[in-house]
Amino acid sequence: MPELPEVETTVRRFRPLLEGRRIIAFRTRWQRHAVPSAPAVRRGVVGRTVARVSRRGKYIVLALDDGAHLLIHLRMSGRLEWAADHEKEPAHVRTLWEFDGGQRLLFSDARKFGRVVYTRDLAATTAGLGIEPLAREFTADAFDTLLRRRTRQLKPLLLDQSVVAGLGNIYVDEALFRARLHPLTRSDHLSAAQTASLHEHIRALLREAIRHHGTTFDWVYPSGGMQTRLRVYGRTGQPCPVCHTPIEYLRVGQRGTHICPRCQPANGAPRPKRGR
DNA sequence: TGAATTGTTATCGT
DNA sequence: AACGATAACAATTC
Repeated sequence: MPELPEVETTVRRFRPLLEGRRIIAFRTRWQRHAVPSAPAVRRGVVGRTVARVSRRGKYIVLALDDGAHLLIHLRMSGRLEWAADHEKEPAHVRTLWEFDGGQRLLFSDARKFGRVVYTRDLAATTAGLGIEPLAREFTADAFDTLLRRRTRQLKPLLLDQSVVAGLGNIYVDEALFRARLHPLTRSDHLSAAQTASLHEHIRALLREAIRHHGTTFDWVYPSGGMQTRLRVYGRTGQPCPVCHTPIEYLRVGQRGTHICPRCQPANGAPRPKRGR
């Protein structure tokens, strides 16, 4: 479940390995990985040099030396590995690139949900993505406007990549907890102070997670350190670090959701009647 | 064995 | 028509 911090960590790891290297072969063993098609991706990338590695939302973006781009989305179970050609392959390698010098970029993806997208028009391909939460343009005012002109529940709204690009289930739960907001609260029902708080917590949380190289939960994404700093995600039944109330698990828009019922009271919900 | 997992997209309703 | 809510889907793990 790589989200923005895990993707950013991956980008930082692979930037020095890939930049300036020439791709001499592209192969995929799972045709659906390649968009628009495996032959199209191969024609586009073979012979090209990787000019620059960056990130947009949860996409890893390889800028090629001819102005085209290759986007890699890890989805649920994708991870990248770097291997010299004599090393044995990790499991579930679906797609790989060979570079001059005999080294390879391996795209391992147990669930096969990942994507490798070749495009000559990066702007058009990423047009559907929302604002970058760590960019300068993501100001408290911009976020306030964005929340206020929608009428959706906070959690599904924050998970929507066309609104804010890069947040996933883990960091949405954590950001809402830190801002003391219930995930079902309608986005247009927040006060200016609440939107400002959520804005600040999202940015601080993502920066903290990047600093700790992301969150590691299973075999998918190793070597992160953020999992010990999460306060609600994956902690169902354990005491809230703030008030010691047991963390509750609920479903919001088909997503597993973790909250502290005391720190994150339902906003606008009818208060339980006091006896007598 | 089937429930759980998640981001994206298709579909339906308002 | 545009938006919001919901379902379906990809495939594997435990």
